[in-house]
Amino acid sequence: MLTPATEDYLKTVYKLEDANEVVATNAIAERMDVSAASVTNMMKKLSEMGLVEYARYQGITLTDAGRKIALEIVRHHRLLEVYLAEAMGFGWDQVDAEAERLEHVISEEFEDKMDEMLGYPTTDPHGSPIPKKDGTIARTEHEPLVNIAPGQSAIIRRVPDSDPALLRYLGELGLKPDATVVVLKKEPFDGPLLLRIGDREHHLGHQTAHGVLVDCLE
Amino acid sequence: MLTPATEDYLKTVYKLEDANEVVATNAIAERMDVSAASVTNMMKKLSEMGLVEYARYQGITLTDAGRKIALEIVRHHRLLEVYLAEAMGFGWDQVDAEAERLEHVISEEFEDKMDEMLGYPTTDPHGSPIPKKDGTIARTEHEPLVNIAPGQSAIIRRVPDSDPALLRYLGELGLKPDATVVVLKKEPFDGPLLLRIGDREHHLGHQTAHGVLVDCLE
DNA sequence: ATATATTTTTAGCCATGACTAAAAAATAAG
DNA sequence: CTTATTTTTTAGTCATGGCTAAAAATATAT
Repeated sequence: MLTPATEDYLKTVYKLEDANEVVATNAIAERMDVSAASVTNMMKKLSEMGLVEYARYQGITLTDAGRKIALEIVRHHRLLEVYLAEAMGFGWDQVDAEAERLEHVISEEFEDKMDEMLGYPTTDPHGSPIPKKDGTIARTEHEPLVNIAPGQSAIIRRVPDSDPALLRYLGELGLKPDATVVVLKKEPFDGPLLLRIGDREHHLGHQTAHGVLVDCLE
Repeated sequence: MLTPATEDYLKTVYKLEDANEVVATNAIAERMDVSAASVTNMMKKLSEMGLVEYARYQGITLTDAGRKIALEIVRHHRLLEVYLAEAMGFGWDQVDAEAERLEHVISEEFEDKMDEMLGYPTTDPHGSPIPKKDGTIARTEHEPLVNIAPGQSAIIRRVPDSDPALLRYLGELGLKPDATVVVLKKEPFDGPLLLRIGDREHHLGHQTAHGVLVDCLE
């Protein structure tokens, strides 16, 4: 068994790779809130274990073995989020923090029981895809809400998952997966978007609208 | 927050105290499967933290603060066992191992949600009392099944909780909390007991019968 | 009461996973 | 193309929580 620390590093590398960002020492350090030196340390170890491809100063890549483990943890995390929300009544702003700790300690049996009880869900409460048991994950190609042209409608597919205050805000606005929004206006110079959500109108900041992923309705 | 290791030591000290055993360094070491030296180490630390009373070679006692923490962990553990069994369908032989890891990472909110969903249970699936939130625990005074005289009946109240194979065996025999048994015969020299459980008869080893706690029916 | 055995502690070591400060490499700027 | 800046790595430290082997204290037997 791997340590929680090891699993967390692999998960972070996976998330950076997935976001098409360069997986640099500093990037990992920032996301995990540890020093760059600690990251270098761990990358050496993970490299020896065959879980990442690592040559000094060259950036980091997951090996297939490493990706498999990362996806297992991501699967735990997202299944737990659905379980906590659906089966236990936690708010979607609370599930990330709770899942963060539980993901490292649940058994495979616990994972399977949740999956079954929930009817084999494919996304977590924030719209992130849940990896399959075989280590595959659905490739999603959604657009940032900020890219939608005024006048067009879109369906919310995915929102940032780890900031509870932001999630409460989005929840109040009705900006949840499967909701439909109409972009009424876009202020220039990275200004806010005016949206119609249901029968209400709201101004959403550019930055926030960048983190909300949607499918545009033609 | 305390580390899982710290919590485990406190829990073990609590269990030894509760079983009226002398809380000796070796006893802790055996139960936790660590070296005696490791125990001495940890006891020094816990003593400095004010969680145990400890003077070298004198045995260990929990302070009120230490007992409170131990009971919190025991509460987590036993609530989790009920939850895993009732809400998720785990077998009573599986819940101990799973709860063992989860008990250190669940939030107070998780604890409360379980408690509420389960209708505020007072015992775990093996009959062990669940400590209250205020750090109190019901004092139970059950008798070992092995002490019951032939001809008398008794109600099973509590069984040993951590050996899965034993639990499966007891489960097959119907030796679960609230079941009624009749002691038909007791072989001498710590021999087996002949029991009637429902409409079946079974011979139960002396050692096992010592670990099963009951209330005698007058 | 003294010798023997057991228990407990001390001393010293190791791996994990953090950290800071300084050195080295890569990148950007003049 | 050389200097300045940023990024990354190295070197050395620390706390946690294990370990073994040897010493010390306690308990048991003769």
